[in-house]
Amino acid sequence: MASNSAHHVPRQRRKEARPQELLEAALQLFVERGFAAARMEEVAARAGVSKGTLYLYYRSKEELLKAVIRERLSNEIEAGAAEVAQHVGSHAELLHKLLAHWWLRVLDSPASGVFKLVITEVRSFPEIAEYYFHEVVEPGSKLIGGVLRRGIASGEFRHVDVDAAVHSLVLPMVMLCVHKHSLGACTPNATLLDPQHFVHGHIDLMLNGLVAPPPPPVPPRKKKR
Amino acid sequence: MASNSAHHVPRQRRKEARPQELLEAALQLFVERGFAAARMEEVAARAGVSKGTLYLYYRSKEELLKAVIRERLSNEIEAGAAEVAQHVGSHAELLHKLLAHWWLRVLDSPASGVFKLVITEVRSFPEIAEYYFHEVVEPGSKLIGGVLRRGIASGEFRHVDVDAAVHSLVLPMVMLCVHKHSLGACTPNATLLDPQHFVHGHIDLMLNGLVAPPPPPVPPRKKKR
Amino acid sequence: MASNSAHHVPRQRRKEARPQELLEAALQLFVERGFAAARMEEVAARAGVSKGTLYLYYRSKEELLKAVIRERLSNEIEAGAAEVAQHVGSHAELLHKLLAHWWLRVLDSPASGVFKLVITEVRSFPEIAEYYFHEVVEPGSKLIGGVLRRGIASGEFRHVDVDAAVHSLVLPMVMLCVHKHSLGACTPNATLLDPQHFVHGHIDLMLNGLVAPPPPPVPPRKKKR
Amino acid sequence: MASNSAHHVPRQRRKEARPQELLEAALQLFVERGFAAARMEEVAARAGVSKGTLYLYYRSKEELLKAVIRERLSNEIEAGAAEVAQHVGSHAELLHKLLAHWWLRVLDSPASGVFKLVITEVRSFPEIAEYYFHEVVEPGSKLIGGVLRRGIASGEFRHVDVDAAVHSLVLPMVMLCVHKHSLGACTPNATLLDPQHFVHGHIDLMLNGLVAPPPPPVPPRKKKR
DNA sequence: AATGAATGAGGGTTCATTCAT
DNA sequence: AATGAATGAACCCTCATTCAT
Repeated sequence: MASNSAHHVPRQRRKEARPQELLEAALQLFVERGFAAARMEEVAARAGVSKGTLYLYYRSKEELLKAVIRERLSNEIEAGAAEVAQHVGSHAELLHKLLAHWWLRVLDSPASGVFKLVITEVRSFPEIAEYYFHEVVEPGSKLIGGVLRRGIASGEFRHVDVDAAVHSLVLPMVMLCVHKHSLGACTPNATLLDPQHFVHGHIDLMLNGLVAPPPPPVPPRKKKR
Repeated sequence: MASNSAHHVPRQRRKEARPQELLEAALQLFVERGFAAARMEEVAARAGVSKGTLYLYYRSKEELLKAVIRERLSNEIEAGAAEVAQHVGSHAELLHKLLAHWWLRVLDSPASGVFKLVITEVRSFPEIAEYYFHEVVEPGSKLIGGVLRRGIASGEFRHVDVDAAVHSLVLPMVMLCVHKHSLGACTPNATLLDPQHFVHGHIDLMLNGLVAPPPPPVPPRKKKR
Repeated sequence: MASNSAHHVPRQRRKEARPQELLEAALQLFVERGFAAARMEEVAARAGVSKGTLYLYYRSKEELLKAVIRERLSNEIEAGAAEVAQHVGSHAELLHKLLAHWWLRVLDSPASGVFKLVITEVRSFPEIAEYYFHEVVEPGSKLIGGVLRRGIASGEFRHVDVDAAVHSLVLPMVMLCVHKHSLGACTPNATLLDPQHFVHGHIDLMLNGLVAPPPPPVPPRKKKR
Repeated sequence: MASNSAHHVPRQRRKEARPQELLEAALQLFVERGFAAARMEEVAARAGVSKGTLYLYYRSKEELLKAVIRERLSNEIEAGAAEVAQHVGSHAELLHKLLAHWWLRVLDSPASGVFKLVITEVRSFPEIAEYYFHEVVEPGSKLIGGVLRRGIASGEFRHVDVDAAVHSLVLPMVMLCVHKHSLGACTPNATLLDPQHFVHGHIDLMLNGLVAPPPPPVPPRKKKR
């Protein structure tokens, strides 16, 4: 009755860092529970603030969702484009770099969750569909597609179907991100093989294919790998 | 209030078919809106029954979810195993068959939605994780992995990393299913290229790789990596 | 813990009588506390139902408010018009009847609260303003104004300003209704004199003010403005 | 978010004027939206100060309400009493003066809003009821009642029921104030006739009703205005 | 004195679930 | 078996109030 004045957490911090912490907490929770099932109060708690504070920064749960997605994706996308721009070396090396650098970094970062989040929630929020398509899917496809096309033109790659190849390359990476936050987060044995390991196998396969080369005609002894 | 009359089943169906219709409606809605955001009343409406009737067949929303998943997956899995058992021909042909037959059929059927549903909801329902892992992931991996291993043993395939290759082959197919029910259902231009088309490109790439074969030289020169 | 199954109020009644009971309860509470301060849960409790039930009949608090107002007023208005239509007798008697019958009945009924409610809430709900003006103010003014005009034409009343006289007649009655539910409901000594008593004094005063002086007998001399 | 810049007080006002400005803003808003629906933050904004500042002057929203009412009423009441005290002339002229001077001035001033405010909020705040009754209703009634009684005693007025007549005189004026801030503020055509105009009609009607007929003399025919 | 970020209780609304018919 | 009215816990959001600066 007269006792609840003792444990007041002393009103904290300043305004600058808040949005980042809130977005961080929201991303975590939205990915874990799904947007609809996540409770604003828990987002707040996880960010160490009270429910009301959340609404000081984002007008509604939906606005928070959009902010979470936008914020995380825009950064990563720029980084990817930069990686391509700065590259010197063969096109095969560039593909390797994109998958093994950029995607593995994304996979390790909270941004990986955004892929699951977008996939999970787009149908309820058309704006997100539009944003994601224009800011992520299209630029990303052009980036990888361009590398492939130039590789084909230079004779480094076969005359494969570029659009299909882009997806063969990229979809598993997206799926890895999604998996990490769904099945992969549930049961330890459900862990797909080590991502690092997979990515290298994937690149190898993509670059060289499954089919064994025809046995070198004359005598040669050596075999590969 | 509710929605389009397309879902209204006008006449009384045979009692036996009820559960199927309920599961059908539930799958649709769970995939469209997400489990948490889907309303039991709308499931019922879409199946042409009243809210109370739903509870005559399923004790709770969660039970309905589990039934939806179980029911759809068990069928497809058996079909896949059968396809492998009956196969005669090269291992490359078998892979082709699995991807182009089985997966494309799944993609066209409501079962494709189950993949999205599982990915979306596992974290909230550990039982689903367990079920899905033991009944789908493991058998599926073994199936494809077995084909690859036998192809390698017979000299038809290179000595690739089998686990990685399984994922390179299969993850894009899963992703295709997921995409169909997320971004792909939102904006028409967001349609990934035609699945049929992609699958063939994907198989081609997987079997043969990107890298151009060395120009058939005069003195046979060894290849690669 | 294991004990809360005993006191379940057995799910009550049918659908027909509900709306009336809900409107009754809502009117009471809205008038007592004001719309904003009234809690839906208390409206429900006062009607003997649960909070959720309220929303089975009215989509929102605001809809409930509008229904309350509309429902109560439309009845009374028709009754008033009927009273005028059926009247036989002098215009003075008709005015007397309207004030002493119709208004005193309104004052005794829950409809009196609606006047306070409208006055209190119109500014927040423009639709109510429109409804009230067109359905109550305008017809009411026409009704009384018509009586006055006919009385003037027949020589029963002086040539007063009709619009002003309508308000002199009616505004105190409205104010009586309002008062009953504000100051009058607070402190017993704040009771304006007995309404019955007041109305007769008011009519006396008004009629003496209205009634044309008997035509000056002998040398008929015209008087007056 | 907030609103029209018209309310922004650009420069720092003299500290002494603060309370007045706060009360002014609070009155406006309480009358417009109702006490419960008015937000402290908007009161502050309209007064050109921050939310916290409000609490430097008034301990709570309720205190602010009481201050608003008290402050506005006490002034006007003294003015009314003074008007009576200084009067010379007939009792009819005094009544005319009270209605056409004092009430019309109140109607034009922000004090008119206080009547609506009191009516709207008394039931939630019994203290206001008490204050209003003792400081406004009672003295006001005595004032007007006294005039009437003296007029009757002097033979200027008929032997009407004094209490009833007080209300016939005054209630429409109160209602005019209330109306100005409810329906009258909503739709322009809802404007009761021009107050100036009405008041004169009202006085005419009341005085004709009040004034004693000339003693039926032997020959003289004339009637009084 | 003044500010405005932070708090958290409170209330409108939704919806899974129950149960009388 | 089927219905749909009724329930009430849960959750989003608002806003009076506080307090560190």
